[in-house]
This record gives sequence, structure tokens and C-alpha cells, in this order.
Amino acid sequence: MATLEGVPPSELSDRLDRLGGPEASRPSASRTEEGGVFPDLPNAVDGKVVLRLAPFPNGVLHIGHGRLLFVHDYYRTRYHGKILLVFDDTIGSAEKRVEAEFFDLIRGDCELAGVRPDAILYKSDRVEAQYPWARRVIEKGGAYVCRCPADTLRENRAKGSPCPERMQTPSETLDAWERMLANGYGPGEAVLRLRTDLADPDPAFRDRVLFRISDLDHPRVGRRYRVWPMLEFSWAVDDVELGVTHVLRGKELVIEDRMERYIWDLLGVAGPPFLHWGLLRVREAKVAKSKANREVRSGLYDGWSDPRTWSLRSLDRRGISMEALRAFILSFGLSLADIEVAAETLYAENRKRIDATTVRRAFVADPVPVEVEGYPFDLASVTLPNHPDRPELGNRSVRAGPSFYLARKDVLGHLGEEVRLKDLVNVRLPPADPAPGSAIRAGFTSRENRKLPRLQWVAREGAVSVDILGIEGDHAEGLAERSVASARPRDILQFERVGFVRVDDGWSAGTSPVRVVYGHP
RNA sequence: GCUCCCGUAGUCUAGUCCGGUCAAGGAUUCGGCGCCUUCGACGCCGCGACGUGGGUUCAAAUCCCGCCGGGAGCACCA
Repeated sequence: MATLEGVPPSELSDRLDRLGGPEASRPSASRTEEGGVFPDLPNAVDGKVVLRLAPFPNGVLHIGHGRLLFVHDYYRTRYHGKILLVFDDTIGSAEKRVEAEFFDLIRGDCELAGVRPDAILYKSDRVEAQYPWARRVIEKGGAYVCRCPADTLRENRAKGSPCPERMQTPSETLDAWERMLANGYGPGEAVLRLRTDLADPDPAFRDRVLFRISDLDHPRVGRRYRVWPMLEFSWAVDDVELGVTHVLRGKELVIEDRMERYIWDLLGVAGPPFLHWGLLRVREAKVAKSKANREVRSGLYDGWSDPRTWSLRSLDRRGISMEALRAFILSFGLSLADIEVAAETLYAENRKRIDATTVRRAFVADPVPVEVEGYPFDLASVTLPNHPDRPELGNRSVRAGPSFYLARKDVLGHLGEEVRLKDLVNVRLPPADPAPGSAIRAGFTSRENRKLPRLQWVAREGAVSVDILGIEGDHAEGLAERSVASARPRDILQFERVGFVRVDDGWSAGTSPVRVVYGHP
């Protein structure tokens, strides 16, 4: 369980002093309704908490970002604080580029998730705010300009051996730094590095890069800046300047805490404490941003809400509510443990919310025509409840025989047997599958409800053709009962024995087939 | 390899800070039964866990030490 994990001993004792002793700051925690435990934010003052949500704009938000969103939103609510949406759009790299379209898409994702930021900022507007801090670090002797090739730099870091540049005096560094800012170097020719300790036991912490040069065109600020800060440095600056009171991030970013603190200590400024959560993986969700981007662009995926992306949009499209996702995610608490959970748990959470209010409809996949000989004349239609356990959801009238469609799988599984057409009559299927193309001829046997295998059916008259977009991007064709034709986009239905589906937003009502997206069992 | 983090049922989680109320609670899965949704929704019932070895103690999931296992970081990405 996370408590004051992110806080170094030195800082901790400092805090205890300010608070008047250990009792005052003993970490305690609260539980959400879902069962997750969230520790108190250290020294949080109700109404004064400022959090920041910092996505990198190179993709839409997916299920994994849900934790980022909902944990921040949880603490905002708990402390009546504010959330800054800060697009972390420093220049990135050739492989990981800032892309213009995602600014709006991500804002839309936040909206969708119900996490409305109190302010929206852009790192690309704050580049110049970084430079004075860089200068202060250099003047303190905390950094040097390194002109080694990236490979050499990496090797030296691994071996713990210094490069000659490390001997620079602050004024030499300042000159080199000014030259960087004045376009004296090309990309990759010089970086500003923090001077830590090359003997630091953690190789990851040795003389990290603070600024580098990039010629990439930025969608918001173009080529106005060439010297861009790295994430750690920019946050060391902005967490302080933006008045962030608590930093919440995934534990893959713990070393960044140390970097920020190192810089604050060097400059003698105070910064906010850090809290972390562990890695969350949803087993079924193979989240690969770059692949998703490629496939959306190539048209192989059906937009940013293709189910294969596991984007928040795709979950919404499938009829999985953001409230269900929120409950699912908050149930994990702020644990540092790495978790891998099955999507089934999320589905269960969603079912709790929609089952009681979702109407049932008959759907038959891979339909084969079946004629029932001797079918009773008075059963041209029947009235069925919209929900087996919820009479308040009403009834609907459904066309019936004598001409039906049954699922091929059902027919083949019961050849020669007597079966019950659910809620209707009993029939005997022929012993063998007749020639393809012609209708199967079944014989009416009786009407009473007997203990027979029950088959889903759809009347031939009024059958509606339906296309189900599956989780793997696959399409299943089939026929549904007539009432499905009058569904509206975004309606959620349960196709009995198939699962919950949502009528696709992109479907124009009245056209055939009815397009639905599969949600979950 | 180095650094950090984490180990409660198949999975997720509560309990661990402050040892006894924990013969370990909840959710989900799974199994059985019920049901005019068949394995598939729903309802009822049930199985199932403190990684391991040692230590401290009247008493250990909880404290201490070793071991084992899992994850992350070691980018001029974020």
C-alpha cells in the first residue's frame, strides 16, 4: 500500500516538524465505495489541492489512461481541488511526435470520462519559462553542456565514467548554453546534462539529460524553439510555477521524482510530494498506441473508436459506461502492486449498471430458413416481455411462424430431435440437413412448455438484418426480430445468448443492416 | 548486470503502519442448482488464499532476517 512512499526521509522529517510531530502526519487512508484504498494526500488542505493531468498528445486516451483520469478526479473531489490539464507536448522525438489532432481528441476523451479540467495548459507555451531555471542550475554548478554523441554518453553512463565536458566551470557551461540557445549547435550536437554522481548506484540517475536540441516542427509553436526541456526538468519547473500541490503518477516515473527533487534541492526551492500507482494491465487489451495510430490512418481500423484500440471512445461505443470504468479502476486503490486484471471484471461492473434496464431481443447468427409444417394458425404473433425479470420494462409483440430463421449451429446440433422454439412451440427438426439453399422442413409437435432444448428464433417476416462489430474488429452477420429496426443509435440492447450490444452511433436509422457494436456477455 | 517497487484464492481487492476481535471479508472467475437466454443474462448454493524458510512472542497475514518469484527504470520519448 502506498503511504508516503514518494517522500524522502529528509523531506519527511521536515514535514513532521512543520506539523508538530509524528502524530500530526501519520498517514491514513480512505476507501472508495468500490473497495479501493486511497491514502491521504500529504499535507493536503481542503480546497487548496492542485493536481495536474499531463497526457502526451500522440494518441487518444485508452483504458490504461483511465487510471490517470479517475485517480486524479477522485482526489479532486475528495479535497475540493483543481485539475490542470497540461498537455505534455514538449517536442518528443522522431518516433514519438506531438500530433495536432490529439489536443482536441484528448479534451473530448476527458469530457467523455466526465473529468472536466479546471484549466488547460500547454507545455509548448512554457518553454521560455524553463530557460531561467536552466541558468540557475548552471550557475549553481549543477549542469554542463555535453557534446558527446548519444552512444558515447550512454556508454559512459553505464560505466560510470565521466566525459571531459564534465569538468566545465559554470561560466564555461553558461557560454555553451548560450550557444545552444543561439543556434550554435545542430540537433544531437549538444545537450545540457545534470551533474549528479557518476557513482550513483542507480545507473538511470547518472547525469541525466535536461535539455536537447530538436528541429522538429511542433504543431502549435512550429520551430520557434530548438532547445527543448526533457520531461523531468520541465516538471521540476512547472510543478513549482503552476502551484501543483501533489503529483500523482504511475510508478514507471519514480526516477523523475528523484530528478525533480534533486533540482529543487540544488536551487533551494520546495516542491510538491509525489504519489504513485503500479502498472495496470487489462489482459484482453493489447494497447499499442503506434499500431493503433497506423491502423486508424490506413483505414484498417474503424476510427479512434475501433474496439481494437481499447480507447475510452471504443468502450463508450461498446456500451461500457464511464461510471463502470471508474468503479472498476477505483477498486484497485492506489496500490504500488502491478496488476493484471481480466476485462470480465469490467464487464461485470457494467452489467450491474445496465442489466436491469436493458431490453432483450432475439438475434440469430448465421441464419437458416426453417418451415414448420402443421404450425398453428393462431400463433402468427406472440407477446413477449422485454426483460425476463423486469415486468416494468413492458412487452413487445413479435411475429412468429410458420416461417422462421434458426441459427445454423443450433440446427446442426439438434438434427432429428424435438426442440422448443423459445416462448413459442415445440417442433421436430429433420434428421438430416437438406440441400443448401432450400428451407429446412420441421414439423410442429406441441405447444406446451416441455423440458426440451430451447432455441432462439426469428420470424421470417419482418426479420431485420444486423451487423455486429466484434471486439477483434470482426463482423458477424445475422437476423434480429423486427423491433430492432426501430432502435436508435446509442441504444443498448441485449441479444439473448449473445450479449449486450450498442446500436452504433454512425448507423443511420432506417438503413439496413442495423449496425451494432458488441459490448460484452 | 545495476537501481527501485511489489508478493492474501484463477484474477482483483480488504486486513499489515498500532500482533489477538482473521478458524481471513468483498468482487470476479470457476463448479453445482434454478430459470421459456442451451456454457453464455439473471437468481441461489458452493470450492478456493496469507510466496518460502527461519526468528521474536502466550499469540504472527500483521514485527525481524534470509531466500524465491513478479514488475518497472537504466532514451538527446513521455
